[in-house]
Amino acid sequence: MRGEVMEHTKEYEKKLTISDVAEALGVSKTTVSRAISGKGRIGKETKERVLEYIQEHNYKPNVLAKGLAQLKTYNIGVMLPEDYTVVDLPFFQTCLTGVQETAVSMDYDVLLTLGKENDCTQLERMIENHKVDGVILMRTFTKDVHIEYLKSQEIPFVTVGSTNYQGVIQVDNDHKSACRELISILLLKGMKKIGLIGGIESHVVTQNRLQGYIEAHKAAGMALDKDIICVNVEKDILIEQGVERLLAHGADCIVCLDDAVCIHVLNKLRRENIQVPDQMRVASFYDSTILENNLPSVTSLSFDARELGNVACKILLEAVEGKQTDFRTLLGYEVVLKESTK
Amino acid sequence: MRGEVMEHTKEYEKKLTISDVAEALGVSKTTVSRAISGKGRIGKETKERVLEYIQEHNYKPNVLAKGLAQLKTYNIGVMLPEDYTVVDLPFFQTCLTGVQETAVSMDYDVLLTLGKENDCTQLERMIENHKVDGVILMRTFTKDVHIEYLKSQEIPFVTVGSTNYQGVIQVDNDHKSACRELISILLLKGMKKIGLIGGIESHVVTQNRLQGYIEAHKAAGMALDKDIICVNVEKDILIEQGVERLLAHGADCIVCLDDAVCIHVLNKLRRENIQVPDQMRVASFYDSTILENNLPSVTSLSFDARELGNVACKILLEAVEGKQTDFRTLLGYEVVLKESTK
DNA sequence: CTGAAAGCGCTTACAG
DNA sequence: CTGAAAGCGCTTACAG
Repeated sequence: MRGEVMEHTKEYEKKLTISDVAEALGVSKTTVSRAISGKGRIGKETKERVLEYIQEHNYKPNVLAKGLAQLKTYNIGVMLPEDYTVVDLPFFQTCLTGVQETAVSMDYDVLLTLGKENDCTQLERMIENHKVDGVILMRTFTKDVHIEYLKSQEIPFVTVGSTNYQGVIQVDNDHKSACRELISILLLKGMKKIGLIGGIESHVVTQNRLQGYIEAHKAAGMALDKDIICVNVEKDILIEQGVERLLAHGADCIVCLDDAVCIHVLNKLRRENIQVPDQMRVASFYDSTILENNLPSVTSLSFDARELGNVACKILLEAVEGKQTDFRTLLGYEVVLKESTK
Repeated sequence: MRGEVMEHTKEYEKKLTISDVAEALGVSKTTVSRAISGKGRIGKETKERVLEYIQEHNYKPNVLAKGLAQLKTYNIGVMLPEDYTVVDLPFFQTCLTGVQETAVSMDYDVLLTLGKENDCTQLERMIENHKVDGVILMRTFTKDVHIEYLKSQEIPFVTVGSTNYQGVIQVDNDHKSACRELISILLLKGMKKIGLIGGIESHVVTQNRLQGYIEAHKAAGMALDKDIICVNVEKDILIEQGVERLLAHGADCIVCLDDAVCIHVLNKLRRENIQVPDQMRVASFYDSTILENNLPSVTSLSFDARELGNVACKILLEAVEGKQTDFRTLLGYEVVLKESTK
């Protein structure tokens, strides 16, 4: 490390306060406050005079002080998984962008917090320090310490992704229907043994998808074959073994529960010299950029992560501001058929 | 969207305030405040009594109120590029984790803001709303509106990545040396025509790497061949054309300025049936997980993004708290030689 | 329609 | 060593 040394002199230009504005205009702080917030009765002309002045002198209320007076922070917390993988990362990032975007549009800011499946300390700290008015959980578990904590604290929060906990505001894509539809289409196309690979069992989303898979088979009058369902294959080697098992059991199509798994599956098939789609059909569950350039192009489900973030944030802010909200909001999806299932 | 409707009843359990604590103990708020902050003289016994009580009753000071009294927020802003690509994303994410980690350890929180190369509005809003005490810029440009704005506002800030602006606190890996070393090693291994591909010219980091490339050639007494340097190849098609150009000009090694580019390069070579490393050597600039599983494994530089975030945050907080800091901090790197350059 | 005053939960000179 | 009081910059009953 090399470096010159600097001394910080603290002489930021003084910011205007509401008192300055009131004094300059010869009115009370109350009046200025009302002009800005739009609450309470105020003369139209007075209001305009105030607004014009603050516009011109670029006065911005101190949100901290405002918050203290109202016992609010104008911040929401977003809890991002710390143990992301390269593949869900773009999803989280895009979703976060959506959250941030609508938060800002309602003059809130986003406080970031990281957490793992069983570690709630960061979230607790943020809540106990009174730093946020509400929280968005970007991922859920069947047993979820974060949800339990937030419920116990009676803090407004919404989950991105479904949960079975009662009374939790949740926003999700309709993964069950999406999976059901994808599988139904594949069955309709004549595939008889559709294998499933990937996913972590403790994630609620995995269970929803499995449910969709089951429903699709039921609707088509097809029996389930447990031998061609491989979950919890997190390691590369497990994925390989999973593929081998699917091959051994005569699967004619492999549906991957996420795109990272899909990449490994494609690699494995390539190494085994199995042609897609001629000798094996493949589909995946999220149209990430990683799969985008694959040859052949891969059939997948498509979700709008940004929209999901937008909606989650909007609903949270409604809850924070005491409005009624739906407990459960399900967003759509698209099945994008490509060459890999031709 | 379907949903039951919920009504939010606002009856959170009342939080303890400093007054409650003072009253319960029969001391003044001043005393309580001093016991907590450790500032000012206070009897040892009194202090212990207070600390014990707040521990037991789980009192947490309201950071907002504290902040207002001190005109601080105990938040730092982190400005993340909105136009990330799949490839730098893991870097930003890991770095962000580092920032967050040390922020929390010093009882600050991280406010997230998104920005694009020429759009400073979000940052301005955050500053004008008095929401943060300092800012970390996660990416820099040769002409950088964010840096210019922050300088003009005299807000403490540090950049992750180098900049040529004067008087800016910056933390970076030593990309120039890293590139110089990598290229020198490759030259030593006997490569004669090392092509460079990728990078965006307006990023400071690209210029530093180019500089390292040049220095390595100078040190080895090798002439530069501008025909085998391809920057600003953002589109897939441009990358392909770049590779073709490198091939046409007889390059015996391709160094990719980022891993996304590298993937395209590898794909292109595969399609052209050019074997790595036998017919062409390849190296890349960041050991991302994306390249991790490639066959053959790819030589690359390795940076500790988390450490970078840790250091950036630590320095920012020193600046925020009025301490002296170095203007420029350069962190190390590793050259990881693998099969692709055998 | 407008304002004086109290209050949000802290900190910090100042006085003792 | 301890405390009363003023202050941070807002909001909001309450009174007029």
